[in-house]
Amino acid sequence: MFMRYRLGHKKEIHQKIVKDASRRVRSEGLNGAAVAAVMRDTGLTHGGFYKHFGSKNDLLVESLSEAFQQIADTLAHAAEQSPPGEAWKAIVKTYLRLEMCEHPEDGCPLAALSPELARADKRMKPKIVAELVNYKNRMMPFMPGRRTADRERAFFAIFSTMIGAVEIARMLPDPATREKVLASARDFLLRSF
Amino acid sequence: MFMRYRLGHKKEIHQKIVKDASRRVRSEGLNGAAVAAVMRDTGLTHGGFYKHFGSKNDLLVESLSEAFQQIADTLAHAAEQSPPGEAWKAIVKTYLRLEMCEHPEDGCPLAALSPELARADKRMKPKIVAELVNYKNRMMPFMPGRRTADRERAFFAIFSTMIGAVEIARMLPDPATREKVLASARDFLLRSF
DNA sequence: GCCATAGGATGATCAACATCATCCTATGGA
DNA sequence: TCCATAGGATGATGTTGATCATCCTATGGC
Repeated sequence: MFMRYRLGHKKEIHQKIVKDASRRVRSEGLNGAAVAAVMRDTGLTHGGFYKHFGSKNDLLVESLSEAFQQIADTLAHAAEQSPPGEAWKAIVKTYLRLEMCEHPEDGCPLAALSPELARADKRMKPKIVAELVNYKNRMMPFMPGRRTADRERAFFAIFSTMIGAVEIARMLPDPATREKVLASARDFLLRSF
Repeated sequence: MFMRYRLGHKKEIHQKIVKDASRRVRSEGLNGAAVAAVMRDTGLTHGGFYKHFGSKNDLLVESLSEAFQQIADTLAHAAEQSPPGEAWKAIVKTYLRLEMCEHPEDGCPLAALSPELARADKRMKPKIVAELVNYKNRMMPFMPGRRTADRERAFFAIFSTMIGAVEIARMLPDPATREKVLASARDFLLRSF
């Protein structure tokens, strides 16, 4: 069999496109990830795109999945550094760092895209919901509360607050004000459970 | 002086376009409010648009202002029905009603658009921030806490939670699940201040 | 060194939009 | 009744972006 590139090369490129799209989608929004722009990020031209993806939607779905996995990893890692009862606090502190707020491209897709995801195409909706459920399931073990139902309520309350806080902060022009919003949410959450 | 229409007619149309755009922007997102679509909502065709607005951006700014004013009115009204110390509770209950969650076009522009607003054009940014500040100032008197700084922290914490909860709920496909998210946030807030 | 081909580049097509020039018409005042 | 005109309609233009057909070329195996 003939092959111009070594085995796995195509998969690597595919993954690089997904990663670049994942960052772009978070920093620029769902329609910020134009095919040509993403391909340029990757160092290619727009034409080759359909050698890697069946449609732009496929890329979108994959890039969202990538984003969810990334912060879930980050947060789980932080949680695992802490004693079991304190894991949720590590998550709150990590999520609400000014650094994370300043870099949506590395942050949580929910804080960057929730309303757009809520309005997403019927096609994408089930995949998005699946990602969200998976995210929740990965965070649940770290949430405070004895019974599962308690931890689920805690997940919704804590993540609602964190997402809203980051979004409000990101609308504000000055880092000091942004930090004030993040601190309000942090203090509120840390003294409420 | 000649005039084909009675005085004030143009202003009425202008306002109707703004109101239609305001609903469309909240339900479909910032680029959901295409000029032709908004004009169709209003019962006109796209061509006349520039007789009413200098640019699409002008419409966007006005429609956001309209949206902020609308929920601020709704929430202030609810707050004023309650005894002073309880006003913030009325706001929480009003904001987190399933009804409001199901109808983004009548809801809070922050819950519908925050991330898009954060990424908005430099041109619009100052106006958006001004609207946000004004919104906060209108809500501040109802917030719990003795000192101004306390009420400001309460505003950030409460609105962060409410915005995030509505956004998460709106991503979910089933009303019962949505209500569970809203209830989690409601219970959390009502027992936390 | 040769060549078949996978991966990528170029350029075309089609659709959605914003913007604007131009045309049309119903109406308020004489 | 008549007409000047404000408000609205039609249609053109330019741009951006998705998708795809076609062409190009560097390379791994011989």
